[in-house]
Amino acid sequence: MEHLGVRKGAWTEEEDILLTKCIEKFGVGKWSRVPLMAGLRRCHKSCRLRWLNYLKPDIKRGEFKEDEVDLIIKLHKLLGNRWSLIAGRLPGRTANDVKNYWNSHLSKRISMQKGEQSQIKSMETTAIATTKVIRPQPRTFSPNSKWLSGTAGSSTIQTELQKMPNNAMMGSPQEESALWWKSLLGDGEEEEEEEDTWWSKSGKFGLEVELPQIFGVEEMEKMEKKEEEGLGEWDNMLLDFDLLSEP
DNA sequence: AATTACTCCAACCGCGCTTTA
DNA sequence: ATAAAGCGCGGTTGGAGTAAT
Repeated sequence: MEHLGVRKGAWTEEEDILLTKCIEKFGVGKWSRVPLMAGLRRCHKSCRLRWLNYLKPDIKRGEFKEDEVDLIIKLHKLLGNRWSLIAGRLPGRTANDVKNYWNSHLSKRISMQKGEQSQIKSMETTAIATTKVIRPQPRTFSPNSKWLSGTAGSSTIQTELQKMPNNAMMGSPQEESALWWKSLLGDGEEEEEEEDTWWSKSGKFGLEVELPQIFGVEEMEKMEKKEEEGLGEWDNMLLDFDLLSEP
């Protein structure tokens, strides 16, 4: 394809139509075949990006609302530059949108606020721990994943959890993944299971928690709606954890 | 009115992880 | 077991639009 001259730069309306029709006909996936099937002189990466960031039907356009901005700030505080995860909590917003919005609108605002805070902090005598950014790991584990080295068989979090006995995290070869789960769920040292933690018969993991009142009703409703739409288990856990971690 | 500086966002690029052959 | 292909992510850039001079 390269010798035919792969187009770069802004997409034309005609290209958008071709790509949209192709996706409508064949569905999403197999991006490497999309340029050929759509009749586009674009690389598959460019096609994927155009679809995910612009053409996908459920993408929300226009200004970020106040509650969306609040959520971005809170999640960024917890997750750092994990734009796709943050965007996953904002229905209709893409990771690119969130990233751009952060870089152009929020990063300055936040750094200014941090400046003010550090002025206040310098006047205080008590040391306050810096925010610990949670580094999430992949929601699925392939058999060869570094989190499951030496583990055979099914690869989803859920099935990995099913393998784990009620209370104890077993030693090798699952030790590494177990350690990770522990580090996520607690400080990794406390052996006692949290009262609110439960293991269902199906092996599903859950945290029954009283959600702190840091979100408004509107946000909570949105999250519940999103939940119904079928969020990944990781996303749900992450949010629970976010909320728990919030002071 | 012309030029320069700045902002913002769509798109590109490289990297790392996963999947497939 | 390994190499190649596929995929997704985050950082960065180019350029169009706007504000300032």
